[in-house]
Order: sequence, then structure tokens, then C-alpha cells
Amino acid sequence: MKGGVVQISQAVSIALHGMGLLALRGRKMSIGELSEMMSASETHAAKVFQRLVKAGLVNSSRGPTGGVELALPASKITLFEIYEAIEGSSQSDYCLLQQDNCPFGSCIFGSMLKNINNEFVRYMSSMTLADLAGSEINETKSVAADNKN
Amino acid sequence: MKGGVVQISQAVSIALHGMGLLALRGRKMSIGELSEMMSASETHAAKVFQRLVKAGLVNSSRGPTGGVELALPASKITLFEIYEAIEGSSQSDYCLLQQDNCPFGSCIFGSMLKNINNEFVRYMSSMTLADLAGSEINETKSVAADNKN
DNA sequence: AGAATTATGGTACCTAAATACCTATTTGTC
DNA sequence: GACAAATAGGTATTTAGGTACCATAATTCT
Repeated sequence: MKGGVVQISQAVSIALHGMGLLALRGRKMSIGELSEMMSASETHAAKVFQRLVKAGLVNSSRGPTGGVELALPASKITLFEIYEAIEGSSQSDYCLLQQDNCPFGSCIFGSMLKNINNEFVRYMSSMTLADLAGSEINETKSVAADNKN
Repeated sequence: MKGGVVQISQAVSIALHGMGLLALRGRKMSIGELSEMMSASETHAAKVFQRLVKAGLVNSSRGPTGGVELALPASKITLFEIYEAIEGSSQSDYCLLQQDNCPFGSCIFGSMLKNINNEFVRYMSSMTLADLAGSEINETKSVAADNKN
């Protein structure tokens, strides 16, 4: 999960992919099953899903036949809600200097980074799990073609 | 330097602010002077500037009256060059699954984050230190006013 | 009733990255 | 020669994220 400026933790990646899988399958799945499909540590995935449950995005049940499933229709869950459930709400603070002392306006670096952050939030808030599942259906055939990065 | 998706290290913040200060003053300054103005650790600032020197963005001289100064006109140094000098060139990899196996097209999460990264790079590449110094002159009077992020 | 399966919750450990610290060495000025 | 500054390298320290482990609770199956 390294690279670029935009950093997401493995936990967030597990959450996004896991929730996406639940939306795709549309049925209850066990953490073991999910983590295997994602090649992720089962214990880590378990922790991640605990937070999703607490956030009310996922319902869980125990015992054999137990597992997790979406608590709401896929069209009602945005990617940003998933992100926030894992990372918590966060506010930025990029200026080294005290805000009032920064010689670069009301810190130009800070506002630049805030803008990019806002763009991320806006995009994540506009996408739901249903959009994902839809895009999968439309794009799944041409995956191999544009897979060169 | 925590918060938001867009994460920059303190090293990058030191580099951006330090270079900005050099552009503003337009003269040679010592690391001690710069680090004090930024309320940053002098040793850390020294390391950061070593990298900027190696990248050819800064000229340095030793001894009393020594210090660092821009190696090029401020209008020829982009913020992205500064960022890259500290963090190195980086490529992203956000998909948990093997790219070919990701059930979400050519991973939709990955492409989303790549787009945001590209946006950052584009913006940082379009801004030079001269633009910064200019914005300071225009905005410096109204800093206190819009300082409620 | 008891065994198996699954989620829950807590704690402690591991690792990697960023930062801080410390001690020299080199280069230049006076 | 004395001093000031960058340079260099090595070694903590800190922190966040991830991992591992363990006991427990809930549910299902036999």
C-alpha cells in the first residue's frame, strides 16, 4: 500500500474489497471465505469487519452458517462510509508553522492538500457499492486488455 | 502530518516550506536560520536539504557566510520536483488481489486512487516557487481573515 | 447435552518508516 | 590557527500498522 501521495492502509483495502465482494455475491459469507478470496490475513480481516459491524454497515451472525452480510442495500452504502468506518473521521494539518505565521498566505501547501483531500471525499461519497457491482458486470470482459500499469 | 488520504511527510513539508522561504528571500540562508523559521528540527532540516542539493535544486556553501540557496530561478523549480527529490519517484499499487484476479474490473479502487494521485502530480508540476512567492505578495494581507480551516 | 463452527474482544508482539540525536569530517572565512 | 557552517554516517527512539494469540460468546448440528 505504498507509493503515491494518496495512501490507503491495507485495512481500508480489505474493507473496500470485502464489502465489494459481499455486494457482488449478495449473500452471507464467512470471514474465512472472504479473507481467502482477498489473500489477506484472516485475523486482520476479522478486525476490519468488526469495525464495519460497529459502524452498522454489516450484519454478522455466529455459528456454522454464520458470517457477514451487508446491513443495507448496496446502493445505500458509499465508499466513503466504508473508508470512514476504518480510518475514522480525520482532519488535515499540513502547515509546519503556526497557521497565523505561515508566510505563504493561509498556508498554500495546506490548502492545496486539503483540496485534493476534498476531491477524494467527494468522489468516494458519490460511489456506492451498487455502482461497483455494476461496473464489474460491464467491465469484467475487458479486464485483461487494459491491465498494463 | 496525519489526517486525510493525502499524506505528506514532515520531510516534504520542510522541503516545500524551506524552498519557499528561499524563493521569498532570494538570498543565501543557513540551515539553522531556515529550521528556526519553520520550527523544525535543525538536524532533520539538514538531511532534507542534503537531498535537495543532490537533486540539483539547491546550491550549498560551507563555512561562515555559508548556507543554501536556490540553484535555479524560482520560476524554473516546480513543487513536484521538490516532492520527488525527497520521496523519490513512486508508483502506486492498491489492489489487494493480483491485478488479473480482481473481480472489480481492472481494480476500480486502484484506478480511482491512481487518478487522484495523477491529479496531485499534475497540480504540483504546474506550480513553481515563483507562483508561491507571487501568491504570498498578493495574499499576505488577508491571512488572518480566512484562517478558519 | 455436547461438539463443531463462527464472530468478538483483548492483549501483546513484530516490523518498517520517520524522525531525532550524536559525533565526527570537510570546507570556507577571518 | 580559530571558528562557523555544511556533510556524512551511525544509532536510537517513536509511531503506526499489521500480525499473532487466546479466551469467550453465540449458534448450529448431531
